[in-house]
Amino acid sequence: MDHTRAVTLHDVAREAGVAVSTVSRALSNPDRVNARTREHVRAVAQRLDYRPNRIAQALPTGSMQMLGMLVPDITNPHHFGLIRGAEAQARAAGYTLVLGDTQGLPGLEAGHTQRLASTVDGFLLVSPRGEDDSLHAVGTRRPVVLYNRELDGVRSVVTDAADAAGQVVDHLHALGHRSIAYLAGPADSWTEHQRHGALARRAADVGIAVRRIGPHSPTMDGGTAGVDAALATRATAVVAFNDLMAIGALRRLERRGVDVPGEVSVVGFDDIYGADFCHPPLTTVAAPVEEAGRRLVDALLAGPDAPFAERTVLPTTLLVRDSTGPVAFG
Amino acid sequence: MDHTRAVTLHDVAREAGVAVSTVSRALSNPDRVNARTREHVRAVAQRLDYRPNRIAQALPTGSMQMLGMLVPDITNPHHFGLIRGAEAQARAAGYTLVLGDTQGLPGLEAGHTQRLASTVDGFLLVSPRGEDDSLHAVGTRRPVVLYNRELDGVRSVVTDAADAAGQVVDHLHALGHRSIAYLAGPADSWTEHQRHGALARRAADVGIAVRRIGPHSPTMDGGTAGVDAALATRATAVVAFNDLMAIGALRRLERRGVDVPGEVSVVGFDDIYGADFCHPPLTTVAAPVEEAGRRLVDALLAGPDAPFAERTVLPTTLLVRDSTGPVAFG
DNA sequence: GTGAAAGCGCTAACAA
DNA sequence: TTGTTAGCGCTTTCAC
Repeated sequence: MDHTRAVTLHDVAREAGVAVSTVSRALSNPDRVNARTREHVRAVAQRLDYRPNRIAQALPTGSMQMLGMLVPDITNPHHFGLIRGAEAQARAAGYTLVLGDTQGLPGLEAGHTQRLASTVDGFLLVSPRGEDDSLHAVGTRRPVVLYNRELDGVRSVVTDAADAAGQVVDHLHALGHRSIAYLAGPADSWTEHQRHGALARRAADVGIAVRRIGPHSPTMDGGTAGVDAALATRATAVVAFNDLMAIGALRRLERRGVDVPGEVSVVGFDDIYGADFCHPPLTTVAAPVEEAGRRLVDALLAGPDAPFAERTVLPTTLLVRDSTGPVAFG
Repeated sequence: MDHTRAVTLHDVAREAGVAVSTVSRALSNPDRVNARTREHVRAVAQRLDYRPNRIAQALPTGSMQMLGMLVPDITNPHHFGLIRGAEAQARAAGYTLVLGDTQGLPGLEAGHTQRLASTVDGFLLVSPRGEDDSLHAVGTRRPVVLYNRELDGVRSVVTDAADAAGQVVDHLHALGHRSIAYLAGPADSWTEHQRHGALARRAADVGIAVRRIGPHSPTMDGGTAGVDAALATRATAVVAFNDLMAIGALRRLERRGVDVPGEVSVVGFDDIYGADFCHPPLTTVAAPVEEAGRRLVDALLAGPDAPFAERTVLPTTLLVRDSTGPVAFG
């Protein structure tokens, strides 16, 4: 495998007997060059198997045609749809998506943005944990859009947390539940505050007591760790910050021999892969994540002056499966 | 958000009263410059909040310090560990991982490699579906390593398919099974051939009949689609190409009211996220995927002349869970 | 130890 | 319509 020197614009120009600028134009501004020369140049380029050097292209233009997408946890299935949607939309627009895993750490998040700032044309920040200031700072270097986080002066796409929490509370209320244990996610998560806040408000409205357990890591382990305390509150329903935690809780309950939904109901958020085949299948709130991914890219590529809503709120849908049922008479 | 002009090396040089080359050295070849000037330059750079332009750095050096990782399906949990491991190792070596989803399509795979060839320093190709020739072609442009595919002259890391299949057959044989239905994955997948071939050979050795069903897509839907035909063969055990298919099969069987493992046993490959909490928990073969990811990066970064095994074979482990049991008397 | 200058491969004014 | 040329921001010889 000898990685032979690549064919450059100069090679093509020499071979075709024209100037480099003509080759450049023939290839990227087809209409600004005579049809005959254009075809000739293209034929030569083809014959020589010329491929533009993207780095060299990027230096004058200042754009590598890349978008940086930073997610807190690339192994959280919730982000699949988001990534898929964003990747598809980005590619359709001629951009390559560079993915970064921040592990939910503001430090890593900042590290990524710093390293990528001069490389990518913009950032898609998924549930970023950084301080408002540091997000604003990123915004001064490159365009930024946020997913599930809102910040003045920065475009964002969020799923309707208030409505989602409302649907969950109403569903549980209708089943007779009057006490909920909430398995909290990371304390520095904007979504965590939204979900918990909305849940607590709606619960108060309908006369349901909410006990907050946590915070815990937004993973299966986090759910496993928190559910025992949830049970100890004698709540009849457990609402988890996300599906990963809910599934972790479900597993723990099964091992402890607690019947779901006979003894306790469990609800999650996100409708991730696995929520439909865990045991029992999980009642959860789904959001149109692929569309969210696409919208993020649209918002980023729209340009600062384009008329574009600073905030996009996407609707959510409660999916009732087998992990919730009527409250047992105690 | 006005994306103000970035501070360049020239700005620092002017401000520090030295030449740009001195600044460049002070920052990247610290020992080739006087300690006093070095500190002075660094202080100025710091004060001006100078950040090197990676694109400009890359043009002379020819390296963006990026690695391209192409996976057939970014939503297949099997790839998580691989990605995690590779990302960690790459970052440790100062590289950024660029992820691409090929959707298992040779065309998209080729598209990605072409577009990225001049940007990345090398490729990690996960279960690539392209022809041998096109993979070799990529190899002439950039260093390449393969995961779960072997090719002469190209470094690869593979999980031990023959051993994995052997363990599965032995396990089923010990439980009394004498007929297996194999739910095949994509026909153009190297791993598919390895797994099926090894399964068939070992089965023949111990007197088990294998019927091949498929090919099907390596997804839950693929498993769902194939399992009815598998059942029709009256086999007592179903072995799927991967866990995704096995879980899809499990769901279909549950809906049809077929008892697992009472009436039929089910086995998968990979031990993906979800294999432990599906219903019933899936017996499967696990491989050290994070390590595989790390080794891929090591192999890629080792350089063409470094003494490095062309092929690395990683061991696998059978995880017996509840989806397999003794054969029922018919 | 430091500076001047020649690229890296391409784009885009500007001239012709 | 085409060619000439000056960068883009940095690295890296080569002199001094």
